[in-house]
Amino acid sequence: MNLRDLTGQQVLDAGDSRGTEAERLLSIAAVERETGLSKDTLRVWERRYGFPAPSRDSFGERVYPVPQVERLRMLKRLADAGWRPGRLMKMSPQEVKALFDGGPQGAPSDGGAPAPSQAESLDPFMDLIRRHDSAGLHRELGRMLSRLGTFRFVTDLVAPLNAAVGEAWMRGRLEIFEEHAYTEEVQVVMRQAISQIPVPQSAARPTVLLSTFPGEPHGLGLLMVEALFRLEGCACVSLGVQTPLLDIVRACQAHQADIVALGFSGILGAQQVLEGLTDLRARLSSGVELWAGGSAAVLARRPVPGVQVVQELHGIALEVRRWREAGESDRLA
Amino acid sequence: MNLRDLTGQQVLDAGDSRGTEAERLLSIAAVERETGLSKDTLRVWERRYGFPAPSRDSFGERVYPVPQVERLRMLKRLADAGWRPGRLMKMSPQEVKALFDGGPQGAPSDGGAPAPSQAESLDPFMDLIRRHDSAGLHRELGRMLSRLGTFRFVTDLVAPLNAAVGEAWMRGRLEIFEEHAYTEEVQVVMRQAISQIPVPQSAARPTVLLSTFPGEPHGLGLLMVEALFRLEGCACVSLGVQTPLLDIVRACQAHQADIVALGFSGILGAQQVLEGLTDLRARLSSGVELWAGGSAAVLARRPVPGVQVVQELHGIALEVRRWREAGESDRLA
DNA sequence: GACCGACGATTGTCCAGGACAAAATGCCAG
DNA sequence: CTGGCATTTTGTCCTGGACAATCGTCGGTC
Repeated sequence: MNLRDLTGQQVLDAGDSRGTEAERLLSIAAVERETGLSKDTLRVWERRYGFPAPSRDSFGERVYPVPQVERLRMLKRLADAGWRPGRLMKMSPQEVKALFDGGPQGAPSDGGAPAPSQAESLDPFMDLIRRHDSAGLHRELGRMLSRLGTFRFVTDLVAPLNAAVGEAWMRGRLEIFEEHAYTEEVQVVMRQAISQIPVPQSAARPTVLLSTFPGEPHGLGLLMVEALFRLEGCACVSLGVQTPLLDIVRACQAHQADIVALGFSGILGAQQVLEGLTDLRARLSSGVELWAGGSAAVLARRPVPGVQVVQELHGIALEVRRWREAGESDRLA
Repeated sequence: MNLRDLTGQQVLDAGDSRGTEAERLLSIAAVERETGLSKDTLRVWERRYGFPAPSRDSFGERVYPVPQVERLRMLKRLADAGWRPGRLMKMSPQEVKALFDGGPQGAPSDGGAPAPSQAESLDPFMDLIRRHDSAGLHRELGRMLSRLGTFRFVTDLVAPLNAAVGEAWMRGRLEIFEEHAYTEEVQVVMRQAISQIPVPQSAARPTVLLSTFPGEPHGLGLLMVEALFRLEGCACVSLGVQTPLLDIVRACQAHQADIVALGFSGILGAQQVLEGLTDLRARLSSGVELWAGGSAAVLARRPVPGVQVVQELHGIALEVRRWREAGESDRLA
């Protein structure tokens, strides 16, 4: 183990009993874990823009104060949202903060705001999240599941709530841990909902394989889609998130899937999504359909040949019906 | 991200339809993800020992053939177990392989082997995994849950099965997608088991916060631990996997947790684990206990001051009892 | 023979500064 | 506005050097 950050911290803590939080220092590796910015990126930002500006410990190695790490987190999120680091670095901390807190329209080059939707009905849930009332959130979600039924629970509550939480997180109005705790509770209730759906006949068709590409850690969408497929009487095999492309192909063969359904949250780059889909389409048997959905904007903009884009959750039922009718005519032919 | 790994693969795959598996090349970033060895370590091993010996693509960047990556995985695993890289590098590939496959006693300086366990009882489950019978696996797991009860289901079935699957995967006897599908099914049954545990009294103590460090994607252990804590009547708040350190601290304050429990699968480097635990310990209020568990070998070798290592799942009940007794005497004082 | 402190070898991480492909942006013709 | 081309921006990779932390060994003392 290395004692560098310890020495810094402990000496300061011992000598100074007030700013314990603010004066703690982090090594470059710790900042990498904390912010998601690679060591290379941290060093190159420092070289190019003069920020971050870590001091050095007695061994000449970078040590970052917590406030700089906080700012780096903001910058990372804004950069992920489409802002360019060079532009952000020229702005004053106040401007960045303002952008972060209340940035009116997402990215600078982005279209308008997505849709205000009926956000007021989500407020009680957002309040529970902000008050860290996990038990209460669980209870209310369960109640809504019973009241609305699985289908409307997914389409009318979870989907917009997800969008609202994602939005709030981007704007810095939710901490990371609050988003994590929310995701966990929704996942629990979603899985409960899925397990309540009657198991279809054996050899139900179509058989659907669910996953996401590597680098895409968002799995809630997958659960929502799984629920809707099951409601349509499909057999589902979920691989969870982040399955390598070649393993998706192998899994598809092993499980004799009819449809491969992938979720995209917008974390992955446009190019990656398109190339991955094209590549996967080429490797899958032509008898297997490839469906893509999620909030990633690329899907709507650039259709990939042979890939079915399902934008709306309601589209799933329609597309399954289409598949069944097409399959029937194939079988007759 | 970069497309180098993709381009490399695609060009080769397109031009060469036979050795598709053996001739695939990975970028250094892909190898880092695949093996858990940092880019720095990969380069310094190459410089010092002459292995790995990647070739270069047309941009002069390292590209690693799959067999070398397989060997690197073995070496990483052995290094984590206490073998020194310099020694391993001098051995022939056969010797390393023998050590890896049948390594009788863990590390050279280690004590005896852990425990062969009753692996034969796991065979039916391994068969279901290998036959891609998700439904059957689900059914059998559910049956065992009913038969054994939650506690023994977790300790006597899921824990050893997990170890067996991890082992088989490391040894290349399971595909990644098979491991993914297994994880998904177990997760479903585990969550079902957890939801069946009666909710404790409101304001139950201790309150336990569960998560893993960034870079540690393995969440099954967390679920197992959550089940056992709940069985002891603890209140649990799970943040899922990969929570940044500073957010763990904030979540701990927000939820007024008494215990922070972290899971480690051995994917993270020893140094990262120790540094992270030390750092987290320093940032958490001294009234909060920090528990660490999982299959990572470091935990046993190197105790961290102020961190409770819980190696055995059975230890959880004991430690909870200890916490309650200690708390009582504190409250009396 | 068992324990222990000192010393040399090993090992992972960090550093600087250069290079370049991929992505984003700006520009201009249709 | 739409689609192609030049120009910036940006993240990752490169080389080769350095060094603290750790491991293994050896000689000495109880």
